[in-house]
Amino acid sequence: MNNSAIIRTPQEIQALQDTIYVISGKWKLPVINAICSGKRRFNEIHQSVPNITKRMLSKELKEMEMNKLIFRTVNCDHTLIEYFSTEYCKTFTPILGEMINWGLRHRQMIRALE
Amino acid sequence: MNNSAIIRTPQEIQALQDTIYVISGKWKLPVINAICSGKRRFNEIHQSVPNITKRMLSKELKEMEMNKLIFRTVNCDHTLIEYFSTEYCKTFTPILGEMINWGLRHRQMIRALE
DNA sequence: CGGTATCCTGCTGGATACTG
DNA sequence: CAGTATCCAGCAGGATACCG
Repeated sequence: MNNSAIIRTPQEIQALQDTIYVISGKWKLPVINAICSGKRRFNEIHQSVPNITKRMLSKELKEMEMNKLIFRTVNCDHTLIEYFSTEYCKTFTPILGEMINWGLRHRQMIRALE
Repeated sequence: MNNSAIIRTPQEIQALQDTIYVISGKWKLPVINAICSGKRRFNEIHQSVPNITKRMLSKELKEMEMNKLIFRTVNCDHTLIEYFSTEYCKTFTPILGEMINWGLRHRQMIRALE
């Protein structure tokens, strides 16, 4: 049993939990994905994320706006509302990439043991 | 608005959600941390993770064992039970590192805007 | 010492109807 | 079109007592 322990400080644990918080829940990732793939309008996003309700979409969009992952625009006569991903949202992509890879390998690994 | 959209497949989204699932919940990270920092016995871990109940600790340990992040040993006369982190658990450290950094920067960023 | 069992609360998210 | 309001179910997690 080796002892190369990686000990995190409470602040680091907190940071980790913050990050998880920002992307957890059932819908955040699929919604970001929809916006990143070019969906801009509420109903467009609503249709492209299977099974999400308007209520949930509305909540997620607000939270993500608060966290600066997306922003919302309204035109002058208030007829066109659009959502865009921010540059800041892209700082997330390395983590997302690593998480995807880990998740893919993890699933294979668990499968292999059954 | 640039359009360098990063479009993920449903499988990738699923992988992402798997990864989040493995480390989410209130206690998994603190518990892993305790084990990685050398705590091995149930009550030792119980004491070193503030406020966790035995019930929750028990549940988390089982889940983490299922996910191969830790393993449990019992000696021959069943008097000594210990938990260890696996090598597999360490495949997680790059993601954890990135998530910590993102979380730290995110908190500063949100602060700066208030 | 290393857990279970039981009971309970609060929050996340679903269903559905309604609105400016 | 872009949401809100209301009500409700299920489950994560807490409190506490108990057990081999």
